Amino acid sequence: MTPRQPAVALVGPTASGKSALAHAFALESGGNVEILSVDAMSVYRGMDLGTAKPTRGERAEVAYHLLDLVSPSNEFTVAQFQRAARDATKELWDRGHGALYVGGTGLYGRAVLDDLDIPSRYPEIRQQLEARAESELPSLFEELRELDPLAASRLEASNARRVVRALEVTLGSHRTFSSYGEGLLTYGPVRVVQIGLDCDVEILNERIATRFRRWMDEGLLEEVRRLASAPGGMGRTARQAVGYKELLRHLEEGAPLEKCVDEAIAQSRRLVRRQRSWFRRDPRIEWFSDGDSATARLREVLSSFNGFVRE
RNA sequence: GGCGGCGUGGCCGAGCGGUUAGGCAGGGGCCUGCAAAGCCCCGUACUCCGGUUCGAAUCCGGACGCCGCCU
Repeated sequence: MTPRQPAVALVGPTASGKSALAHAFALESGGNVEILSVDAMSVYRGMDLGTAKPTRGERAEVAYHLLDLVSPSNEFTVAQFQRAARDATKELWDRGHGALYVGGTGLYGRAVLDDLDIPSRYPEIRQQLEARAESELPSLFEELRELDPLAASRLEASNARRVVRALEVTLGSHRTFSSYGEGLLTYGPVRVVQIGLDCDVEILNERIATRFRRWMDEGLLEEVRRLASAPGGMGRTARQAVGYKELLRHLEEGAPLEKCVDEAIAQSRRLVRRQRSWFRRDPRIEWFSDGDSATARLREVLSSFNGFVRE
């Protein structure tokens, strides 16, 4: 997807204020700009409060995409997200509208913005590899090093998931895993301008804590209970979501609620750290710490598309 | 006032003569089909002052500070 069409991305850690900014901007565009969420957990239907999804009211004001794609009982992956994002983008461009990607899931963002060539899946091979990974990870890594030294050099031998995947693809596709792309450490030319929004850690931590307590007041626990007891329950991926994971521990294992709430807040802080370290290394991101200048830059980028937005 | 106990890095917490305990928090890094996931790396701290000793966080004395109990 090489955008000769209006597109811009807004990235940054959770609670940095990207969503509110994006919503205000889209609203101001009078429907010209539509929002595409780049968030691994907002794709699950019913996971609303804890993923800070736009409300019904907000969704009536601005067109949102890539939310509520599947049931939480399903598993969802980058490749599916990439397809959905391509389709949604094309569809909105066809209508002459601009795409504003907003979210904090780094890998999902890169899959779409850099148009990564994501190798397919080979479940039979994978199953065997996973079984072996438990006891003989070192020899799996050795195997990878022989078959695809480049991929091996990009991974840490102790990372079972990544080693298994690289081997799965190499064995299954008869092509080295590394042949699918340069890896995530290299960055190509800017296809879509990425605007980063961040703020002071202390402020972020404070916001995370108050936001989570507010969600609890608004019924997050009920939401989790409902999802967990729904037909299919919550799948492997959905139940990893920060907040959901901790509340499930309370509901299913009887862990003290207050402890789970604290833990969820602490986990959010760790999430912020990882998000930062992910985004920080992409040299193409233009960072802003205040909403107004970020908005000004958004406007500027989109107006470069033949006066797509008027100043 | 007396008696007893304790005083370890941001927090928790082992060690009781000679290795960096460890956990949490925090920081840095890696990762193309679980990514809000997964993986790796990073801490010389023992309240203070004397003493014993080749060597003390560890033993002795004192000071200070906590916590108990007693009068």
